[in-house]
Amino acid sequence: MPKQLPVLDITAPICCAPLAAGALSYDDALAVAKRLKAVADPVRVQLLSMLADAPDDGCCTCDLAPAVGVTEGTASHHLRQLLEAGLVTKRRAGMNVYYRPVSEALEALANVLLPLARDQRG
Amino acid sequence: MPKQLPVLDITAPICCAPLAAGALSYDDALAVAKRLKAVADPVRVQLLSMLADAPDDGCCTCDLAPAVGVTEGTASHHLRQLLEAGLVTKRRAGMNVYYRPVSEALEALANVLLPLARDQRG
DNA sequence: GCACTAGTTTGATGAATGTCAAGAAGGTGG
DNA sequence: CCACCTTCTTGACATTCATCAAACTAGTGC
Repeated sequence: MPKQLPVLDITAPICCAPLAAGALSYDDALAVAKRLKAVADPVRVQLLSMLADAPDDGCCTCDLAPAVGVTEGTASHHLRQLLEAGLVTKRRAGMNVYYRPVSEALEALANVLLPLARDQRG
Repeated sequence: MPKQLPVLDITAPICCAPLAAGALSYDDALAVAKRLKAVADPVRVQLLSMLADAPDDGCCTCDLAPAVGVTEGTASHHLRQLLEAGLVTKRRAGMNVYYRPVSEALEALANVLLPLARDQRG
């Protein structure tokens, strides 16, 4: 990553970027890539899959960590990546911290990928 | 990446993996993550966005490289990542090599992401 | 065969990142 | 305040990876 990836607030909603509408600017591409990178890890995919199937109040770190086979420190690290990408939210309840997925963000990410399939062209 | 990511044939169609249907195995998560990682780079997002908007016969490296602001060697490297992930195809025509996106694979990737949004739960 | 163009591969380099262990911080309950 | 539990942060380490320059391969046309 020589190009020294700039710090970027990717917590903002994925709105915009008419992806397949011609060439994409580097900045727009960077915003998309940053979010995709947040999901592009096997542990984080597992975490998201568990959260998707979790009770409404979410899952705490102490349940997630052993379920995906990493230490709690590592799980915390991955959950932070997801948090900073706006893909999950955290909520403290007593000693536990519960994480929940952000449906809109995940949907938006999927919808960013869809127009890249160019079947619906003339 | 201490866990020494195993080599994986991710050219096979993304079929399967009932993503949000409970916890995901590490292997399934790995397959998904590998593909997402192939897209999770700003240059590759730009390349895909250009290919999505390209004529039916695709784009050659010599057009793509300057358009995304990298050398041809670097562009070739990124295109290979996309190729090995099954997200594009290549075709030689004379001196040029034309790349085209694989709609089904990109759609499938989006559809893998979608069920992670857990809004449609009881 | 030779010059030229297009693409790929290789080697080197610097940056990002996943992992764990260990310690620190935040909360609970005696 | 103290023991305990949960979570987060830090430091160290190894791996992955994006990038370029330069060499190499492939195809065209003279």
